[in-house]
Amino acid sequence: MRESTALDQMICFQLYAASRAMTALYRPHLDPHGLTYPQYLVLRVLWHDGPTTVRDLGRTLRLDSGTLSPLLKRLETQGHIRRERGTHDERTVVIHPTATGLALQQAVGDLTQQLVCATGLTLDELTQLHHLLSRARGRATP
Amino acid sequence: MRESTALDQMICFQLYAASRAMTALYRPHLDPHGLTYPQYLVLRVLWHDGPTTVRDLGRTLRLDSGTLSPLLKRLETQGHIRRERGTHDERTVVIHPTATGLALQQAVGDLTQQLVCATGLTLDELTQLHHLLSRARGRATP
DNA sequence: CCCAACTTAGTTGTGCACAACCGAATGGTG
DNA sequence: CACCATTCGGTTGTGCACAACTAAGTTGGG
Repeated sequence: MRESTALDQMICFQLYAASRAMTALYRPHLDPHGLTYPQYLVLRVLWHDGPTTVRDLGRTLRLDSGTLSPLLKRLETQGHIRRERGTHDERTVVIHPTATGLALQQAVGDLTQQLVCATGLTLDELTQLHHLLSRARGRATP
Repeated sequence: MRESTALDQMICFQLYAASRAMTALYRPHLDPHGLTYPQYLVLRVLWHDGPTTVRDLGRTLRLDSGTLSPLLKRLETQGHIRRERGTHDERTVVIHPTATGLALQQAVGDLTQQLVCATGLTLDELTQLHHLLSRARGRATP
C-alpha cells in the first residue's frame, strides 16, 4: 500500500493546487468587471435561479454567513444586488439581482471555451473529472 | 455544445467545493496539533526533503512569499521550524524543521486510510483523478 | 570596476473561508 | 398564552491567497 499513501496525499494537494489554478484562469476575465470568483459564483446562482435567500445561496455554494455576508455587502455596494427582508419570515433576507447585476451576464460572456482550451482536456475527460469530483465530495459533504 | 457549457462551469465549481471539502476532512486531524492544512503541506515538504529555501517551498506548493512569509512566521513561533540565512547566497532563507517539527510527523500519523475511506473512491478511481487533475493543471500552470 | 537588471524574501492591503458567538424571529409544546 | 429550542443573518477574529510594492543581495555587460 505504499503507492496509495503517496497517491492520496498527492490527490489532496492536486485538488488544492488545481482549484487555485482554475480561479487564477478566471481572474483575468472577471477582474475587468470588478468581480472575484466567489462573487461570480453568487451571481451565477442569481442569473440562473432569480432572487434567492442567503440561506439557499449558502446551501448551493456551501458557504456560511460568515463568508457570504461581507461578500454580499460588497456586491450591494457595487450595485449588482439588492437585499430585501423576507415577507412571511422576517429572519430571511432575499438577494435580488439588479439590472446592472443581470447585465453582467452578457458582459462577462461565456468563459467556457477559453477555459476548456486552457486545460487541454477533452470533453470526455471533463465528464470523467466531473464524475470523480462529485463522488469524492459525495461522502465528504452528504 | 450546451452540455459542455454547463459542464465546464460545474467542473470549476466542483474543484472549488471539493478542495474545500478535502481541507475540511483534514481539519479535525490537524487541529489537535495546532496545524492548518497549508502549514501541514509545508511540513510535509520539510519531512520529505529536509531543509528547504523559501523559494523552493513556493515553487513546490505554488505559493508566493506573500502567503509563505507569515505562514512560516507562525510555524516558527510554534517552534516547528527555524530560519537560517543562506551561506553562499544571502538573499535566500533556508527553512529547517526543528526536533518538535520532525516529531509532528509521527504525532499526526498517517491520514491516508481515513481520507480514502471518507471519499469512498477506489484506488483505481483515485489514480484516474490524480491523472486528470495533473493534466488539467498542466497547461494552466506550465 | 561599476552599474543596471534581476532575484529573493518580506510587507501592505483586499478578499475569501471558517469557527465561535450574538440577537431577532419563528414555531412547537405545555 | 408563556416558554424554549431552533433557525436565520450578521459580527468578530484568525489564517490563508494574491497583487503590488520594497529593500537587500547577486550577476552580467560595458
